[in-house]
Amino acid sequence: MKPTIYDVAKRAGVGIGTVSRVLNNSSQITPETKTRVLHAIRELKYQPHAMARGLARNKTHMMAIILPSFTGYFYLELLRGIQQEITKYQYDMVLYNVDNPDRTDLFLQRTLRERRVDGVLLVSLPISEKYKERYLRAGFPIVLVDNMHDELDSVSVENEQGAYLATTHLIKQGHSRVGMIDAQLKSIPAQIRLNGYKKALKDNHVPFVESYLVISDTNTDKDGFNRQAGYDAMKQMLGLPDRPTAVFISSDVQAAGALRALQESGLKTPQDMAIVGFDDIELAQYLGLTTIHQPLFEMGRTAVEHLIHMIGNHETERLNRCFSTHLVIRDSCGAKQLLNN
Amino acid sequence: MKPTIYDVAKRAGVGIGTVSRVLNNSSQITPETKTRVLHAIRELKYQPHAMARGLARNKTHMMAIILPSFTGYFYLELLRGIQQEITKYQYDMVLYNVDNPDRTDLFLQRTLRERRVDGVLLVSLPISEKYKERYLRAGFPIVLVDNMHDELDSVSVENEQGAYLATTHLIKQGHSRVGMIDAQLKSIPAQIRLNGYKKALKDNHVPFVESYLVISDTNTDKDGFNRQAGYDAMKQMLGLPDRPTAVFISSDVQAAGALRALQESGLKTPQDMAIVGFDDIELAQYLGLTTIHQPLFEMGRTAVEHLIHMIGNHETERLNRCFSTHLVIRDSCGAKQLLNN
DNA sequence: TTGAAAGCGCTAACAA
DNA sequence: TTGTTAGCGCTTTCAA
Repeated sequence: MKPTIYDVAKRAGVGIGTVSRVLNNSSQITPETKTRVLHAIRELKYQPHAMARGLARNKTHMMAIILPSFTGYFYLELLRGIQQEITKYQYDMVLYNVDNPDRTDLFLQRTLRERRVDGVLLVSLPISEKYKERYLRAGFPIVLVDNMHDELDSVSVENEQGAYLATTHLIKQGHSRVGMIDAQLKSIPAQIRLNGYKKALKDNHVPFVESYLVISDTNTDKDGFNRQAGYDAMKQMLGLPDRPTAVFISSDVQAAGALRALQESGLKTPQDMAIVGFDDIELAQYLGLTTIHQPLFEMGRTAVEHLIHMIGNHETERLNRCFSTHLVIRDSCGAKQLLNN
Repeated sequence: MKPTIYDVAKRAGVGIGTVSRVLNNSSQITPETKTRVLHAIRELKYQPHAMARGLARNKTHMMAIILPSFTGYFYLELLRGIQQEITKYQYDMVLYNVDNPDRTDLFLQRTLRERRVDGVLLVSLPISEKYKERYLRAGFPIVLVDNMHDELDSVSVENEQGAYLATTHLIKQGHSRVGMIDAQLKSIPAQIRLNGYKKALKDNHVPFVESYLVISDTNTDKDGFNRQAGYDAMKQMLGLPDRPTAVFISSDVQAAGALRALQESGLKTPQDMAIVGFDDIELAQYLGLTTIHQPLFEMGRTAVEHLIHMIGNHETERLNRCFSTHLVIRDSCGAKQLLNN
């Protein structure tokens, strides 16, 4: 059997309380006894039982990351940041994958009741009024990522500004028929990006054409932020009379599919169709995609840092951090033209 | 405060033992009392405390996934499979990211001693003799993924056969100067893939040229399986006198970097340099990369399934599953030529 | 079939 | 400064 705190105590000739104190390097302990205990620990290769500890302190040293299909490239970048920060604080991460956003509550319920984790990072997923209340009432730490909420802590990005930048860039390249491929509007970021697109059109006196807005995954239960959806949307866009000569696409993964569709149709980017994506995930570099950069790594780090803070001090000021975006120019729109400006 | 098993018992007018039995739907309980208890549970919105349960049963219902920089695209595919199967069995996954393979033991030690998880999936990482012994002695469930071991359970892929297929394909396209870009040889798969490459050259009477083998990340502490490393390696390859006209690259991510290097040098693929990668991750589709497919999703699923099995029955037959690979032809080598054969 | 009670391995309050 | 003890919330004997 594995050694317990009793074995260590016996070996060191002290009480278990003392061992516990050494373990949590609390209060004043004679350096001498401390060394004795440390010795015993080493000899027995003792390591505290995580569950027992968790039960006794009512802290697990784990946090839940709840996200939709974390296997998308987008979340990967975010996870890098989360991962780095979490390691720093010696926390462990439990991943929960939510297939259907409508079932988010189920996971929120579990994490709240099971008490397997000390806090929750809810990524790109909606939280219902009901669970917002429950979390608030329980004082259970939760931070929203890639999402906003009036009464909860959050880390997000200026989606409207980003979409505005993207659309403006396309117009500045001389395009007057500028379309948009957006994801499902039940996604808040998708909604806001649409606003930014419309605003940019307006400010530049380019008319908004209804048919130039194509929503991905219209007839499926997916959210639209995937490659196939982008592919399909571009196919549809290409079939339009007087089709756009430039398109702002609400995510890089969708843009990847769209580029493929263009390629299959024998169209060149940006000559025949200019593209600006959103996210600036690693893939965008591979594809030479002009896109809107959002600091995913930094967002992940910030979210974890704040969550840890909330777990520590129960009274924390609310954080509603909103990172700004910037345009990254690559091949799919405006590389050379911009240089000539 | 959250309701405990005592609250439920009181509410239902039974002892806590009975509630516990209902929770674990064990033994014979009067349907009537069972309903009463179930009712009380629902009314109080009771849910067992995961830590308390874990402590009492000495089972956590969690498994550790230990992997190197899980934020690479390769692991993403694997995680998809792991994720799917894990959900099926109602397990949770705790992710551990190992930056430096040499520190793998630290994580193995923690998981073994802390008992936070019921089993371990060790992905693409080496296990030392010492820890192999400890795990075996403790009877602690562990399954290696993308790795093999004589005395431990594993799920892997036929790396030699895959490399052989890739190299043979290049030769069959008429190339006689066929190079290889490999990852660091401390990686077992990298070693084996090199063997497959050499074997294919030999069987096809193509001489092995020392300088045509470029090892990625030679002067860094990384493992070579990354984009930058592939980029650098291709740059080096291009500087060779009588440079190869075709290259087998040990992973798709490296190939992505290599393609970029070719592009920057104004070289066309496959005309100026044919490429075959390895892994067939999603990225390969985006890039039109000819590559060797390994069933990552299926491997993840299989590994989890077996681990769960081991956790359940302590005496399980050892599993050393080795999946076979196949060639996927895309643009970077052999698309048209093959059709003309 | 069910209830009572003894742990699981730890932390923390209380004494000494 | 240190030891003792009472929980933390559950499972699981052991009796009844």
